[in-house]
Amino acid sequence: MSDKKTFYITTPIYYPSDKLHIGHAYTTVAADTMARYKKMRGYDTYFLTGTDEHGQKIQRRAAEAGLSPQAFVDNIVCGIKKLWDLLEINYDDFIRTTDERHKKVAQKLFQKIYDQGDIYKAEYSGWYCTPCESFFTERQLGENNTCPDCGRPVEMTKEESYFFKMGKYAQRWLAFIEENPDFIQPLSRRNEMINFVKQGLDDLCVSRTTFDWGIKVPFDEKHIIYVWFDALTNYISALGYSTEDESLYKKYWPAEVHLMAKDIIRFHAIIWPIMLMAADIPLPKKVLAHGWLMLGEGKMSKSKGNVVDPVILAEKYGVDAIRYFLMKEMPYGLDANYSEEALINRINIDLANDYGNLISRTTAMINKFQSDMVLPPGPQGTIFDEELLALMAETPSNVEKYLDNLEFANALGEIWRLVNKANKYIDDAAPWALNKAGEKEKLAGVLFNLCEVIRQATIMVSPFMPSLPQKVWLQMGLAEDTKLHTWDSLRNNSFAPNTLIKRGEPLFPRLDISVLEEGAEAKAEEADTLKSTENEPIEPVGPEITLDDFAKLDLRVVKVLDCEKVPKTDKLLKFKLLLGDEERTVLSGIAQYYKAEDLIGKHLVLIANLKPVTIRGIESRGMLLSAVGKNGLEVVEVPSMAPGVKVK
RNA sequence: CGCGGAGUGGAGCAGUUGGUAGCUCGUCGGGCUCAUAACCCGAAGGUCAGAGGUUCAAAUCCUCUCUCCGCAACCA
Repeated sequence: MSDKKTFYITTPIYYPSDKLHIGHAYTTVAADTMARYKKMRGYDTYFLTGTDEHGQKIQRRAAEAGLSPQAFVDNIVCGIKKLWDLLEINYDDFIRTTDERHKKVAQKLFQKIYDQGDIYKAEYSGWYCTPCESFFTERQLGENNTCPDCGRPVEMTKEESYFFKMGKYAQRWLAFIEENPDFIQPLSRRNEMINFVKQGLDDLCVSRTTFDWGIKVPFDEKHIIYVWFDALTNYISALGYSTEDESLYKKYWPAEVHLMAKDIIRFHAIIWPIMLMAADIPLPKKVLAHGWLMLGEGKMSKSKGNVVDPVILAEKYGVDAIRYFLMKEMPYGLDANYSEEALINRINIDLANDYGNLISRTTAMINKFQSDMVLPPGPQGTIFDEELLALMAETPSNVEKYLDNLEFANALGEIWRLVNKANKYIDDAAPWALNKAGEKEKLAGVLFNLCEVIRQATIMVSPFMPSLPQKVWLQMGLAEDTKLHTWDSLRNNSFAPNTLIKRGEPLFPRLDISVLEEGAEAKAEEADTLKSTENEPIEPVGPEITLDDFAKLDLRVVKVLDCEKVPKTDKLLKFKLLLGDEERTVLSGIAQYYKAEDLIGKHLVLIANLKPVTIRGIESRGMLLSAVGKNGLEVVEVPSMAPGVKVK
């Protein structure tokens, strides 16, 4: 076995029910950049990505599309791989949870934890939301038995399930986090996770029987392994853990870092480590949650119609530019603001004006003053050399420091400090003046130094923009000289004198921002029409009931006498209602849709004979009817009917 | 008092062993001509959310208040 330093990095495995958007691309580009960098540093790296293909949602989507689940996911996975190819994602392995190799390992891990007593069987009944793949207790549900997360109807499910004894490991987890303060990054997420666990961990339901598109529990084939248990296992199944050939596992595990967006940090920071503890497997060294790309007001999401398609962007602006933008714009651990204008600005300012133009003006001068030949520097330089060379000497270490810590934007900032310094150096040293004055040796020295800066900056930027270096080497006449392309050469080599350069087209042409403005209006209109015409999916009509069933409901017109928000809650409004001559207190979770004072005086419909419940210490006697859609909620109003009148 | 994060010139952000408030973009003025109307220099612009306190000295430490965000809770 080699004694090379290893580096194992992962992205989450993506859920192929929808097209991937630029946010997914961010995670994957970040992992790819890191893997490329570590490879250049001499690490034996392994970069894993993949897809999470099981679950009821996929099964239903497939059915709607008239395909088998496998055919359905095959199709989408094909598109995802194309996207990664387009973005020059150089993964070492692409794991699919439908791969046989994965299924076996997931089952073995499940079995192992079961055998040693941390998975047990118990009766479970609860409300289940299919799209969210989550169970909820009755008191968690929205009105009309809807999912608290997505607002869609939930289904009552009663089943025997297997449970994972997470609670048992809470203390051990806390101790581990205490001893490994850098395990969860950034700090704010770490605090959040600690807080969550300190409130107590429930055992986790890790099997399902309501559908069959998943991995069977090995010792009880009626049950399917919970998708998150299944999915998290990918990080070791891809390495062949517990199989005949464990060489990859032995070599690369534990992973250096699991990368992900902040919304799934809990699974990676809590559930996954505890699964590993239970199975007596070493824990990964770090989990890093990055922020979201925010679009205007909110997170990108399909229902908002503001998804940004990475394929379109890559075709329009080029892969290198997109990758650069993503890595530069996202601050460590925080959200970034995406706009096409910001993208164009980054391209024009950083890539075209600073970096591209530096190469352009340098090659132009070599072309003009030295007939395309990079001459060796003379014995005497200019008084401006020292500062430039000093910065050049310290930049690689700074870049390494940031990259080792996954601070991509800061690493790029360091490289650009050098690029900008070189632009200033040109103005200071004024090679055209040296040329006029016949100071040939000084001129050669200045141009040589510039070439070296370009060479170094290009090497350091190459993990971010993989197809850029070749173009630069060609222009700088270094295409063949591969030993000058390596990270080590930043310290051990320098530009080869007497090289013939080949000035070419600008690497990053400036973009005209007015083009965007024209297009933007049309796009905005398009988005508007899309939104208004987009029909909400119609929920299927429920099972038949008899008139007697309906008669059990006593619906009444009520008048709102008073309404106020329940303090310290987001959703809860407290109503004082007039029903005939009776007054009632009723709670409703609609504060996000209505202002309390706007509802006073309205005539609404109440389910009057619903069993009272106490929420937040207030007894609520009845439930107000409202129409619940994906994009809103409206109470049912009967403005001219008197309070107390029956509704049938 | 549920937990945590954040509030810094027009925008986006740095800035904790307390010691003259910084960067990028934008704006205005100037310079250069090698270059992709690019590049370089200079200027304007901030009572560092607000109030109080500790200190010779606070964006930085303490207390309180306000606002925003995330997590949790809440959703008959």
